[in-house]
Amino acid sequence: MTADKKTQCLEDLRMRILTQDIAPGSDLDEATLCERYGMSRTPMREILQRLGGEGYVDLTQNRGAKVASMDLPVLRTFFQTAPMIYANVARLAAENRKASEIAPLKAIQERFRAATEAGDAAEAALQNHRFHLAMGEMAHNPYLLPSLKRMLIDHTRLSQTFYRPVSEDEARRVAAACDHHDAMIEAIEQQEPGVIVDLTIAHWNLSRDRLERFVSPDPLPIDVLPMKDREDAV
Amino acid sequence: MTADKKTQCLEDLRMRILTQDIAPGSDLDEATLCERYGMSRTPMREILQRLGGEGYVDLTQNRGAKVASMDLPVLRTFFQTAPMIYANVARLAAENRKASEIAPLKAIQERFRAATEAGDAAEAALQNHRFHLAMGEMAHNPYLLPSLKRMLIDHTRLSQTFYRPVSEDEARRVAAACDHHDAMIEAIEQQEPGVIVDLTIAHWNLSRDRLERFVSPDPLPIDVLPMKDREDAV
DNA sequence: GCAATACAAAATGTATACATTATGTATTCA
DNA sequence: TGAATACATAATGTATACATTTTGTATTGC
Repeated sequence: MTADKKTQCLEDLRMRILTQDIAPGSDLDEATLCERYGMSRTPMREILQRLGGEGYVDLTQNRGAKVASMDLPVLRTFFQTAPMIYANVARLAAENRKASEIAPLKAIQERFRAATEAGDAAEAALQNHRFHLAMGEMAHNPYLLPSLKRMLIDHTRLSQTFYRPVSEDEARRVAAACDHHDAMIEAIEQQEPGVIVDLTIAHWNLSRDRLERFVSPDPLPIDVLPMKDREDAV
Repeated sequence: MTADKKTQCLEDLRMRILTQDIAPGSDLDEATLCERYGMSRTPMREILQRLGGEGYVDLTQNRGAKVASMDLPVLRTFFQTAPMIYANVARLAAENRKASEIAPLKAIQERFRAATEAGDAAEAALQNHRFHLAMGEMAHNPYLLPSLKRMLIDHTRLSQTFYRPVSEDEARRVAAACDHHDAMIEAIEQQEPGVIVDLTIAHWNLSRDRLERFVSPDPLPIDVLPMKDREDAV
């Protein structure tokens, strides 16, 4: 078992949760995951423990892990809190960024733009996630970063629909969001905190009502019926 | 191994780190901890993993755990970030608190006051920690809570000196801080967000320069000299 | 005498067997 | 028939042996 393999598994699980490939509220079975990723329970449990600490999954004593749910009351606080965190992180990023961090951010943005233009919603949401995470790290503030990361989990899961535009207006919004990123990079590079705060607020307002529209309770689990009945049905 | 025993160990390690009983930067040896707490390596590693996620310790691949250090550049961002987080959490606590949460908060405050009046610095710092943590939970905002927790770790470690007043003026500050808590409870109970934000800012300003005064780099490790030389010295 | 390499010891990471806890099913008794 | 209890099964939690990585030390070659 290489350490790289473990990191890869962690990264893959994060990705699958962020794209809702694994739905909010889903139970995660240790044995199944072990088999899928070809490792024993000990390192897999470490991974789940870590995902728990990061807010991707909820852990309960003797009850295993389940993907963090997105219920309405919590999402209300999401919309309340996001602008404050995002704006402050953005300002700090402009103030504290290092010159060497600009190029990687631009690379992410390129992949993001490509994904939006290709209409790959999951990939666009993921690259957007990475973009804002990179900005968060450029703020060099270990106290704010945990909250930013927590917000981005739900933000990315919600934004799947945002990157799947079904009207001219929605497509324009995605294009505008992409342009925002370019302007943000410029503001960070030039270290203009005022500019990037305004940009961040505009960026947030652009997607806000689109995200709110698709807020909905967790889907019911597929296996809600007892096995017997399902077999009868088939 | 009861689950309670594990929780107890986790709680104890948190406490010892917060009171600087285990100094910032210290290496934590798995085997030693296992022996001390009477458990095997598997659950102990889970505990360390969790402490890592919470920011109490830093974990490095194949290099074990060490207590999170408090270096100057990071503490600069601490003083920059704390007022914003504290004020917002306090406001949300006043808005979202449940009636049943008031009594536990008062109970913590009683223990806090007793500790300050008894001159028990470590206990006072711990109860202050618990007070602000309880307020954080009353905000019912899972996105802000991680940052608050992260801040409180360093705040509590720094505040050890604050609760060990060496002058009349310093003693007055501790008493004032204690009174602030009572006023905060009142504002939360009456759900007055404006009042508690002002109180929180005042509370912060009261301790701010006292904390800043004692910011210093991690102490050098005791065993910095090779063993041979130390034996010669004895 | 110094540097570099090889080796040994200690610590971390992983796999697996065993223990405990939860859950679903069947059986028994009212 | 229905509720309650006992039991079987599955899943989580723990201990321990083994593998791998790191690190300190000693030896060898220059």
